[in-house]
Amino acid sequence: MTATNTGRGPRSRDAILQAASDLCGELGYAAVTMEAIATRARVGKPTLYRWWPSKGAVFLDVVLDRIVEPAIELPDTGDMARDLRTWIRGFADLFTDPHARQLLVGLLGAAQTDTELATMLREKVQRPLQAGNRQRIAAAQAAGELPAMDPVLLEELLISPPWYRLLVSGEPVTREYADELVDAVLSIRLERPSAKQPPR
Amino acid sequence: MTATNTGRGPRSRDAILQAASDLCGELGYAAVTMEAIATRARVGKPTLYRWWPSKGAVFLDVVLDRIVEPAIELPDTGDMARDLRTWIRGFADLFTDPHARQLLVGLLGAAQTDTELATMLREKVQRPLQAGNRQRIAAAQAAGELPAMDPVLLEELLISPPWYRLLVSGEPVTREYADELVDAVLSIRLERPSAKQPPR
DNA sequence: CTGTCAAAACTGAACGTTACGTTTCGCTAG
DNA sequence: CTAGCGAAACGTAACGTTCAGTTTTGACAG
Repeated sequence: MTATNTGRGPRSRDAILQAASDLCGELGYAAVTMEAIATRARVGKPTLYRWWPSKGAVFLDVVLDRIVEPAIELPDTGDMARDLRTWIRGFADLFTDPHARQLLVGLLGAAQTDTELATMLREKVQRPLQAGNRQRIAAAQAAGELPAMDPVLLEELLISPPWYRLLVSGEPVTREYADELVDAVLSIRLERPSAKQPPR
Repeated sequence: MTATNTGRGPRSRDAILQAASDLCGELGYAAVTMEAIATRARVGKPTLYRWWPSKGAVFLDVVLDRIVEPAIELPDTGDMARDLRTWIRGFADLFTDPHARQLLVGLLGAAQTDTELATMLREKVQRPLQAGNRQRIAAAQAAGELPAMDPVLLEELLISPPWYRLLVSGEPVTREYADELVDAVLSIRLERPSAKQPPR
């Protein structure tokens, strides 16, 4: 709603995103201010606020431009198990890189207390990927390549442990961990598909 | 390091935590200020800063006192599968309650840009629970009640999807979802324990 | 193709506001 | 009489906005 830069961006969009990204690397997400971004990018503060409603919105675009687009799509080589492994390894790599980590953690943290930002994040990052992934998963399930279960849950079983480590436990997310995780999830054999039995 | 209130708390500790909790319910985490907490609790600001270094630290104690202690321990009835179901259902209930949700999301969000707070959170919440849980899980695995795999990963497979929904996707965490999740994880049958094959 | 000009967008500085975290003051309870 | 506390006041920092004055852009006349 508020200033989605759907039209064209500001003249020096790149300089601004670059400044924000650099400052985040130098000072950490929390210490970056809108003033500092404007100064570094040699841009007036009003220009900044004209196109982005908040610091978080700026960093959302930083992440979209430099992180998500190149690195987070589920590949498609025909071998689903392998694709999933590659995909989760991508997250591991991303969550291990200090700069990307700073950006993602700061952004997600901000989104926890900024509804506007959370919405934009889900619409621009989550949603676009989700739909395709679930379809792919469902297709692979139909072909017997993946455990027969709710595709949403299957996706979450793969993707949430890395996020949990990033945002909650702080444990490192290595490639070995990624592989171990994918192996475990691919080993699910539900006796009755979508079993639901109450605990008592 | 900075003012861990390890000694005894301030005289009106309860009034302060109550004020913080109430304000969070009324205004949302982000809108609560240290000033407001002090005023509401009829306490001087210096007193607040004497015992807690930041808003996040206050809310950490709120969560510890009113959320974690009562509600997050893995029960022990002898039936591990059932205990796990109860445990994850507990998280579902917690993440569904609007007040608890506000508190947890705000606190975790703040922890993403406050190292001090993140450390305290892990030491006071994560660590105490973790050790016991992993031991229980390992024992149950030895008894053949749970899939034979890294207990750390097994715990994460159960606990991270709810956290993911809370902090990343925003999807609701229902009891049905909790059950579905536990069923899926308990259905893991690793052909070769800890299989690792590179994707190419 | 080029010179001119109006409109749009930009920079930089300044402003009021808000919350921070600290300091000071005076009361009050022990 | 003194130690500790609540209340108020203070300096600092960043917010988000407003206001000039300047630069850039693109269209059109020559």
